Amino acid sequence: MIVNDGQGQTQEDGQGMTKAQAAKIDRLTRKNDPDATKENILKIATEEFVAAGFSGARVDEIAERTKTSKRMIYYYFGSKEGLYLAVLEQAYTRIRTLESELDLENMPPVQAMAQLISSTFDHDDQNPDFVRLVCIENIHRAEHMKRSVVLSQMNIAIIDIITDILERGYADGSFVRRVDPVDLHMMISAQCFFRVSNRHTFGAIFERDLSSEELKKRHKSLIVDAILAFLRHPSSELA
Amino acid sequence: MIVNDGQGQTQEDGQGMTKAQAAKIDRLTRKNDPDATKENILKIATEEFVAAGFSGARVDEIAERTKTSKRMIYYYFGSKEGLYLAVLEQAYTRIRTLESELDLENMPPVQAMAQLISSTFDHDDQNPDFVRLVCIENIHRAEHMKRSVVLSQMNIAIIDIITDILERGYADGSFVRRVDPVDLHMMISAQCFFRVSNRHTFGAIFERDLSSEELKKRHKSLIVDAILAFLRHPSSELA
Amino acid sequence: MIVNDGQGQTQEDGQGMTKAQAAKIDRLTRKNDPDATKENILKIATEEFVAAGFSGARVDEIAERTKTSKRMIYYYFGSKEGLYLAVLEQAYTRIRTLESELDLENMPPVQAMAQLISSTFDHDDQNPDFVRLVCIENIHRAEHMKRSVVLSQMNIAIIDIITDILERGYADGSFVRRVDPVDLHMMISAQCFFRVSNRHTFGAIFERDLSSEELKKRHKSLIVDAILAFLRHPSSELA
Amino acid sequence: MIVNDGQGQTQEDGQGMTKAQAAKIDRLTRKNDPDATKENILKIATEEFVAAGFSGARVDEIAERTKTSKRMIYYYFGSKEGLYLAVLEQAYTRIRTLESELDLENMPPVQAMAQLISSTFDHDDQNPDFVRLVCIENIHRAEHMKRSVVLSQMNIAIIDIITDILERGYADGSFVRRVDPVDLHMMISAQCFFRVSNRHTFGAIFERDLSSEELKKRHKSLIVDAILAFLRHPSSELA
DNA sequence: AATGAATGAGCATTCATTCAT
DNA sequence: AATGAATGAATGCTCATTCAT
Repeated sequence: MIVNDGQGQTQEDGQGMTKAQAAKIDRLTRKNDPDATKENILKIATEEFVAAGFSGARVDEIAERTKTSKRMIYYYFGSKEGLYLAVLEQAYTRIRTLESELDLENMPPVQAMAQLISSTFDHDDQNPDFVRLVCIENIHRAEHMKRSVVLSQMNIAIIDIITDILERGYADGSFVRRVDPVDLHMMISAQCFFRVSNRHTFGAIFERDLSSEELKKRHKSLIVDAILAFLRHPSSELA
Repeated sequence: MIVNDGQGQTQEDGQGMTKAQAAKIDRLTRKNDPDATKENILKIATEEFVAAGFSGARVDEIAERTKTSKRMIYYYFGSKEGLYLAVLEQAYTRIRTLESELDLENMPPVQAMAQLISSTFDHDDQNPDFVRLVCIENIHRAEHMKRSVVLSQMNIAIIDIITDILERGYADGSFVRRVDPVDLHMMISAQCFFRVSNRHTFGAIFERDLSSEELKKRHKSLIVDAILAFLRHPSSELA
Repeated sequence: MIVNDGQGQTQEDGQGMTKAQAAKIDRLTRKNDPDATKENILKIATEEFVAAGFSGARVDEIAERTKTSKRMIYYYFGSKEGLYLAVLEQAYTRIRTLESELDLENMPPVQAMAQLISSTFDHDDQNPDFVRLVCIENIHRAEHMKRSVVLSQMNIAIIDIITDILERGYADGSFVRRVDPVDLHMMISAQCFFRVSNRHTFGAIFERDLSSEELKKRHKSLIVDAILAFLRHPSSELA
Repeated sequence: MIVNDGQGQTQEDGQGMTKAQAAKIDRLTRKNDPDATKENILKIATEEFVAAGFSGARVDEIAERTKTSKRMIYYYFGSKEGLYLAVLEQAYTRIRTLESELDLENMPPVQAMAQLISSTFDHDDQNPDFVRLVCIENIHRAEHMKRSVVLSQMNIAIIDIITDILERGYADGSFVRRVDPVDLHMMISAQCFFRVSNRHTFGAIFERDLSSEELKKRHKSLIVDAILAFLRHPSSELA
């Protein structure tokens, strides 16, 4: 490793030092840590993409807020799109981890379902950045996602979890309504996601703060109730 | 038709003519019609903003597809943001009109509610452009919307409609569950909106085409059933 | 900023009238008065050219502040340059008028010269707009001025006046120093003009407000003294 | 001279090569040299701002005449205004250097004052670009200058020099008239500056070429005489 | 592993001016 | 005498990206 090339040249401090020289010294006092550098870039990039969307985010802006330089972004991620993809992959990977930690197999079906809905609700509520990232990706027709090897092969554990709960519910009579697990996941996701994703327009039109603690509590029980009511009653009784 | 552009060059009509040339000819043969010009700009602008988001859309691109010039966009709308706002206002105004035409007051409450949900479902399904526009606006934290005089004063008829149906339902015993009309509107919107707004990411992950006719039909009845089941049953019976 | 509603709807103001209608009524209640229109344009144009220079001034801005429309500027003055020229001619014409009203022939030479300098001083001091216009014209190498029939044929009475005073001074022994009248006019102008034209840079560097009443009084007597001292003493006595 | 651009194509110098091509070749054969790049931009920018004023100068035009690209102007100077400011600062810094090299302390007061005036005269006469830049800055009310850290903190040596000469002159009786040094500097500047700054309008009106060698010589002695006459004689003797 | 300098294509916006009535 | 609509050519500026070291 060649790091000491700048130490043979002695730079004047205080008076006779350019900004470039100061930056160089700053660099020398830091350890080279590729992983930390990449992680630092990813963190800032996530903030910027979340804040302004893919087109709206600026590579210059991300670089400036980073501890390293713009060149490093291209060194590690190849392009703006590559960086965005890395941000997206990191975000999805984190959720996958969360889902697999739910451990609902040992609860009674109704309770397990209620817990699953609550967890989904809390996740979306506490991760508006992830919600925004998903919206941004939809604006771009999931083109980046489809191109990603990591994301396109993502194994969705949630469907297995739902399937298990449903089957146990049908078996013990807790649930009556027959429903496709993916459809049910969509229904749950819709309710939990929408109040975060559409927070701003809905809030502006109806003059409600969807992020308030009061509404949060009420909506959570509303959503749990609605899904459970749906599962407990057959469609035949409806008009 | 042979058109002489005044510079000694004659361009062929039909086959040997670019879009830009056709637009130019169209301009030359058209009379001044401000409303038509504005409407034409708005139409193209809507398509471009829907396709690429606010930051991603290009004024140059919009202008080129327009019958008029880039200069006129600024003449009528002042800026890219002004144009976007006009697009947004037009989109919302159209829905408001649709909502007020539903005429549900004379239906029995259950049927009225089912019809309202169906209409909302169909609207979002048939207007993915509007859905995308709302998503784009949420990415921008509804900042444009809040700045718009037209939109910030928009009178939301839907809440009155829901309130009426609910009250009639409670009166005749069709509905049991007490719910805030705005909350209910949110629940209905969430279900109808999500399957359009998140079509791409959801489709990519679960390998489902959410815009297929088969799923459309199934989801529609699913959503109607879920909301009605929710309204017909008190929360007390749930775990 | 949104100027047009962008929806083909005419926007009513307070009393049910569009902007275009209001403008039309305004026009109808005004008499068609070409001279007043021209004078109004010239007044606003002078302000704008003085404020921002020739290149910096905007035809749109001038038109907007005018009682009439942009089209009228072109109707009456042909071009931005034509308008600027009209402004310049009006400004110079006004001074010429002032100079011819001085009536110094009947004063003793020393008094007459002192009065002439005072008047020049006061004129520049009270007409910073004219001073700026002359500076702007010099920035443009007097190209507009040279093209003007009115200005290029301007008969400069001031030289005759100075010649008369000088001759009477030499005759009665008040003045000794022989000097070319145009050179003397330049010396007087330089002193009076500079403290107005270079007010801003000089003020910024030396932290002095050259437009203050105190300095004004002091500089005036300083300049009168300097010119008179020069005229009363032969060059031979100098080193 | 034959120039090989390193790509197998040999371009003729003088006849068969445009300026743009020459610049491009120059770029390809040049190593990265930030200082040279900045200096080159500054040189061209000075010419353009001097020629057309701040508003009249075009960044595109400056860039095209530069050895580098428009992008680099923004890389180094941030904006058109930043570039103009750098031009202004460089111009003023150069004069400050000249002023401090006059070395008048060892001359007798009258001779020193005459030399100072001559030097000021020659400076303005030989640097019409600087004079124009000052005029342009006054047109803009010295707003750029006031914003400049460099210029607002500029230490004006000229006042100390004048103060020294005056005091020595009062001491040995060469000068009688008491005058504020800044006022005297203004008087000297006014005379030297005006004949350059107002060369064009004055020349147009009085049909004189103020830049001719003959007038230059005459005006120089005129101005020296006038200032010295002023300093040698008390104000009391004047009318 | 890391970087300051450099870039071309493109970006939103504005300019003085003219057209059709 | 007057005007709202329209325009082409620029104008200042920014973008993601690459070069040379």
